[in-house]
Amino acid sequence: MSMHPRTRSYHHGDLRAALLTRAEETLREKGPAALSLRELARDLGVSHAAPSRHFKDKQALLDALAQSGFERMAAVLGASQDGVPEKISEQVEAVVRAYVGFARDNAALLDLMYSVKHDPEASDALLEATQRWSDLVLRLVADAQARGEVREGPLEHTALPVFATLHGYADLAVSGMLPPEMDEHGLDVVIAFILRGIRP
Amino acid sequence: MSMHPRTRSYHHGDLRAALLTRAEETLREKGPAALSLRELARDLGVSHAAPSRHFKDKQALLDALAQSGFERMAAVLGASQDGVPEKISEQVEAVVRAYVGFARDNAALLDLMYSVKHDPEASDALLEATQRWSDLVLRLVADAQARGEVREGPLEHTALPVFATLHGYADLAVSGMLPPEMDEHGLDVVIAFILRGIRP
DNA sequence: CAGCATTGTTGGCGGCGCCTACATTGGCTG
DNA sequence: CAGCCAATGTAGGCGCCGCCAACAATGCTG
Repeated sequence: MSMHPRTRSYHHGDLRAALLTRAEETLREKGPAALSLRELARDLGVSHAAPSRHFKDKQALLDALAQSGFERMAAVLGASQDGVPEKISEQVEAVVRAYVGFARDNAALLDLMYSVKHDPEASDALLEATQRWSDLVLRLVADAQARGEVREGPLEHTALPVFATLHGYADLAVSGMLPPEMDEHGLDVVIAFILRGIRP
Repeated sequence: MSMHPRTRSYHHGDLRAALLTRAEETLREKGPAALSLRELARDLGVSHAAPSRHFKDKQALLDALAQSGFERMAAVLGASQDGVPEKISEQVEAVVRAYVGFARDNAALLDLMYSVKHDPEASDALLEATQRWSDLVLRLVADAQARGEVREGPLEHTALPVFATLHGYADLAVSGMLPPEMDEHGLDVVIAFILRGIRP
């Protein structure tokens, strides 16, 4: 178990996981510019080249960070639907609150997640993780459409603006572009707006 | 006039402007990670420390870049309303197309613009430039509201979701998260969605 | 035209990412 | 269970970066 290999053995035990954990802390506390492989290594008490055994370069670590971010986000959004009645208004409200909450709690990570996507050759696993959560929104809208709670039309057309609004609001909120007094209230407004836009 | 001081005199003439211009080219062509003061200096044929005479540090150059971006964006959005009838549907369509177009043409710059804002102590000029264009959207909605084309309610409440949707869609489009085949058509869909959300 | 603020140059410091060569370890196999 | 080998960590070095200080050329202004 040796939680604290203070008596540091030559091998760390799980350096890869430790790097990711510490990297995310640093990202959250000091921003992406302060992320350096060498400093991470120092923090963890290993040599400056040790990280290269687990991530071929810095981008690989960032990709891994982004991937875990997408996975956690998908989990959060999925969980947001637990116990929510099959009514699009409540479902949308839950998912929007969950997404904005996640964005607030993981602002720098979310930035990272979205910037990685620009890269033409991101790993398949990452790309898959990227899309998993958008599938959730798509399914939500599709089901509601089947129940007649959402206007007709191709799924991409009904879900796309929902997605855009959701994402845009979260981004604005995280960027601090919104007068803070409307932070919570603004959410209600945005939810109502989305519902108006999709109802039959 | 000497357009090309090939016979380089000791002083450059307008190094500051040249740095900004070249920096934006590099940003567009090779991404933000490839921006280095030293390389800019090399490109312009000056010494590696010359840029420091015009920008106290790298962030100052990025701020200036972002500020000019906001100013140009405000100009583009303002121009998008020229000759557009006083009808909210046409006005929204014009401004959305202009914003998404600008975002497409200046993806990396837009990223920069939005990330600078997170900084608590950005220059006043930058902050002002930041808000100028959102004022444009606000005024648009406010005027239409006065004409009875937009539902009632506090301005922040009617304009906020418009803003969020607009921004979110542009961000998604730029990120390449949208199936390319719906790029242009998606715009129509989003515009219709916005109009549904704000009508009386 | 003398002096001085502006602008540019040179050199150097520490930090970074990445590379290569070497060291230690633990697990697997004969 | 001995020995070997793949995995993991270390040491050092290279060229880049941002930033700083000291010095040099320029041109504006009194």
